[in-house]
Amino acid sequence: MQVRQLAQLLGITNDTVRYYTRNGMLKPKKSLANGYKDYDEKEVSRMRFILSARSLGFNVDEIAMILSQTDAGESACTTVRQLIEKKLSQTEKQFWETVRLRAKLISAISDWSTQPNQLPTGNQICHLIEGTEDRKNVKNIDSLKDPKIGDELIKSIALEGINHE
Amino acid sequence: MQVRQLAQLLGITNDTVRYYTRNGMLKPKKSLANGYKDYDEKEVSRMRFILSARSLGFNVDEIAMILSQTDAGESACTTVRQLIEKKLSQTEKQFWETVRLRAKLISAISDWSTQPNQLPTGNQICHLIEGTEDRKNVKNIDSLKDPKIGDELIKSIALEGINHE
DNA sequence: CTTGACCTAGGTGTTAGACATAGGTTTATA
DNA sequence: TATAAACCTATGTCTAACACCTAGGTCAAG
Repeated sequence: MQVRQLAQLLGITNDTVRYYTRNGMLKPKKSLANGYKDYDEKEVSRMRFILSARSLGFNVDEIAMILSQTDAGESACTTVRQLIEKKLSQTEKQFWETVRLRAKLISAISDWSTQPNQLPTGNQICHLIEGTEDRKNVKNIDSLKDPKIGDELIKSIALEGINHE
Repeated sequence: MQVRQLAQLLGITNDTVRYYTRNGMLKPKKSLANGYKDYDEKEVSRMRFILSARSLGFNVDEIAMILSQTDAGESACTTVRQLIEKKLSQTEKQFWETVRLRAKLISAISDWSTQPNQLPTGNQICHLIEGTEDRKNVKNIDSLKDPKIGDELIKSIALEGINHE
């Protein structure tokens, strides 16, 4: 199975396959005759694993770690569990970053619409955007970061996704 | 005012100041004697504006656009409004990406805990992660992406941040 | 006069590939 | 059989927003 066939099978680009071949996470044997790479079923499932893990937010180094452990016959159990926990807390942070950003943007827009007919100068734009930093409603957004409130809210969202059968 | 002083004043690194100087978004006059950069109040507020806009999620090119417009004496009004709207829709997407990722991670962990004592092989890990792709609760998460539901939920979150005084 | 703290311009590294380039191979067609 | 199309190879460069490093110039203190 050549590069393009593997790529088509999994719906990715040739370059992605070559990328993981280049960095050693895929190890096809060279087909003797012409130097073309030859991927077998094992490589296919490796590539599939890589894609799944990437979609879970793991980066290439982390995935390489898991692969090299299982290649060495060791259990990657602990590693994977740690990675998942780390990733979860990162995701939590990003969730709140996104919520905060959205609130700032909305607040910027609403400011804007309260003075619609004045062409703003550079200074006014500057003030508009800077202003979102320390207005009171932004403080309230910060209060959303309160661990307890945050935890409840995020749980309810996640549960909606997981338990609602 | 030299690089380090500006950087300290705004709580950023010298390299950040140099970065924006290099790409022309800050334009200090060289102090004649030694070639050291000399930043005045105007540069300080430019740098402050850049930081604020970055924290709103605008990228450097977008900020450069705004700055060059206001430098030319034009109103950046339309530009800024468009940018904010674009950024809002991006933020929405990222929000749901994060929610989806979190649900996948949680589901991966719960799978894990139902078979705690078995040392998993590489294949089992592979299956664990791949499995999150097409289980039914993931379908339910996708249903969360329904525009209407999503809109309500995101509004309620944003409003909690903005209106709760 | 030397040490240390500062500055300069310029170069490289980071992620996860995407894109390009130069050249070799295979297949289809004229 | 000649050649063009479609494929492959290895290698290099590009992305964003800086962080880090180098080599060399400057300045104040001891």
